[in-house]
Amino acid sequence: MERGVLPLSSVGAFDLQSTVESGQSYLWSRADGRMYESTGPYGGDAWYETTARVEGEPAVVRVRQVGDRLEWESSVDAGPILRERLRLADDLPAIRAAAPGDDVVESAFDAYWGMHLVRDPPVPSLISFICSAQMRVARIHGMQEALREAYGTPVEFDGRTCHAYPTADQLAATTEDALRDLGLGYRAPYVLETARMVADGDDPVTGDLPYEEAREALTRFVGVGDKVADCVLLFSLGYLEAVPLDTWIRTTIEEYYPDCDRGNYADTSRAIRTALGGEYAGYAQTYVFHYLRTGETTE
DNA sequence: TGCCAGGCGGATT
DNA sequence: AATCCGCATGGC
Repeated sequence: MERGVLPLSSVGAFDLQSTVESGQSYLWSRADGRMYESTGPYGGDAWYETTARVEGEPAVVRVRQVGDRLEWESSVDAGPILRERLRLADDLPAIRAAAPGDDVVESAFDAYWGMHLVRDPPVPSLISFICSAQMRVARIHGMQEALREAYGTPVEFDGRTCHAYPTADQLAATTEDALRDLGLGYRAPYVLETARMVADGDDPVTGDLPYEEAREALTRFVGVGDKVADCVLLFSLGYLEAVPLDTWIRTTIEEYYPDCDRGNYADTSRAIRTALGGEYAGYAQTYVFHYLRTGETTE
């Protein structure tokens, strides 16, 4: 077991709970089992766990926030993994400065200041957001736990057995019925077919494609439309301008940005992206999503 | 109960 | 290109 500390003094504001419990990533779990049960800044120094692959070998990474530092435990050096996965290098003040000063955006930044975007590994991100269609956040998370336990490589850590997120090869070897038995419903064939595509060598990483071309390209995977593609671009592939148009943000557009509703995904996307400041529009969107979904009245 | 959830694929027009 | 429809499942 290795242990380490990442001081957050150079990172600035950081809020681990909001970052991993805001519905961006479904690849983390709370060690105390209380995922999504409470909201608000600085989640009581709870431990969170995920798995990462280092040169193909899965490892458990455990982390908690205590004030202005992150403490981690892992079988590998988790520092670089956490810096990447939690986007610790992001400059939140600069990102906020690029956003509009609208009330809803300002309130969202104030409510969850310190929330970072995540950078999930591409294939788990792709699979988990295929599962997200017409599904609540907690259940999407539950599905990923089920997939890990059913198909993921067992990893011994701290006296118990964890399971890595399954690879495309592992998922491609199952059946639609087995996935339905895990509760995936009509998403089961989508997950299976996309896993087969990836296992056969079709790589979801879009390289240096421009944003709109990258979004179009990702929709070649079964179960991936414009919205899921935007989630993968934003939460895994580093396209911070991507604004996933889900039911929540469509409601927000109706209420706060009615001029941005252009009747179709591509044009509405372009308009709301501009309204949210362009380059970092997805950051603002993620704050607004989390704020409206969980925090508007209870914060 | 009926409605909804970070929608998508396929058919029709 | 736009619209309509069917699709699993659990929580409220």
